[in-house]
Amino acid sequence: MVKIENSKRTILNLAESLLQDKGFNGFSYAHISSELGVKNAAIHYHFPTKEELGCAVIKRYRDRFQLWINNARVKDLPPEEKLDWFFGIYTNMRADKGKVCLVGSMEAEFNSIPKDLQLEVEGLHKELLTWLEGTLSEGRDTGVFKFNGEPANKAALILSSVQGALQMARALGTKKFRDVVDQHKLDLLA
Amino acid sequence: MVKIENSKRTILNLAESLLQDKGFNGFSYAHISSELGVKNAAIHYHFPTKEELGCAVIKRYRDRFQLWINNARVKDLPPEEKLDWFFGIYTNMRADKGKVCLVGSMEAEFNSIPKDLQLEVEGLHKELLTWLEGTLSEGRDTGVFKFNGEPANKAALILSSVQGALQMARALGTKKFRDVVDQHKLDLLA
DNA sequence: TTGACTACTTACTAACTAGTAAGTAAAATA
DNA sequence: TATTTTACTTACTAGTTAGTAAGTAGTCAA
Repeated sequence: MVKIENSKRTILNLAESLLQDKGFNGFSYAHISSELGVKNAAIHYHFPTKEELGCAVIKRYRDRFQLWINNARVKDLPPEEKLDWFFGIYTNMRADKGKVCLVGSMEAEFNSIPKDLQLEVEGLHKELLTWLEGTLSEGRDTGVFKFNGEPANKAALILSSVQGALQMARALGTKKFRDVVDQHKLDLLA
Repeated sequence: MVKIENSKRTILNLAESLLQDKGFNGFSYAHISSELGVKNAAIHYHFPTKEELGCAVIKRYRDRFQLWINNARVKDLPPEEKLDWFFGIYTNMRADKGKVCLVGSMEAEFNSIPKDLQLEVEGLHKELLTWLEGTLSEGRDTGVFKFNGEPANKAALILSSVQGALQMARALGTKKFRDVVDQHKLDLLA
């Protein structure tokens, strides 16, 4: 009998990676089990349904994001560096085999994923937006960022853009992603 | 025997709609055939493989876009109205049962779609970018648009953003999409 | 040492997938 | 009218999918 080390965590890591690579409809329990050298029933033992597995991936990411933004290493950063940290998350995804963000991946297939998963994605997306809005607001107050209109709308613009840019980079290359990030900085700091 | 009216066109219409709704991995020949009241082999008669069907959808869209932008009704518009026309395409998608753009849908699943389809998507994406870049460039030259940096980069930012915003709107509602479009105008026209 | 518990395997199901080969009805063409 | 072509149906295949029930090996606690 093959034993998976840190089974739940290992499965979640693989599922997260597959979600970002192929999307919810593009991966199967067989992908995970064969990669780990076990039978698909072993995965079902830990996550009975694909819906539960998907939800667990997003839930874990939400928790992780909350830990990050509440950690002093991010919290105490000036707004400019906070934004750089944020862009860095997406830059790392792009560098990691051309992955896209979970939110974008799942929203592209939104109408063919389970209801509970949709709700998790909605929750995550709101949390990302809220943090970014706060950071933009803070940055404009301190005079680092310059933009017109509501911080919430600028946050939606920037977030939707990096989400789209990761996808764009798959067809047009990494440079396009960097160009978008640089343009955002140019727009904000000019 | 049931006859499909304008069979090729009707199938392409349905396939395009399904691609924008559920993604390439989210729809099947059964979805199309049952909707049309025929057998799945009838669809295979017109489009032997799913790859060919997908490619045909994108090809048709590319042709359509070229026709649009070369038509006087768009070509002769001032840059500001050209941009409004462009945003209008995406606004209509959102209004049409929350569809997302073909490019975003396929790029989110890019690593699990056939090679030829990837190339079609790449072609379409480049054409969209090129047109938008030209429009932004023209608008800045005539003093209507204001932005720093290269028009190509600003075009990539805007396109990736509307692509992402259509996906975002699925989880967070249509208002979010409108907010993003309005913010773009605010950024460009301010 | 026994018994319970955890983490798996074996073996299966029912549904769905893209795709094919052979047959047929109706329409177009000669 | 006869023949060919077009657009389908019938009937099927082999592979994949999520999911399940029953069995088993190793671990741990009483």
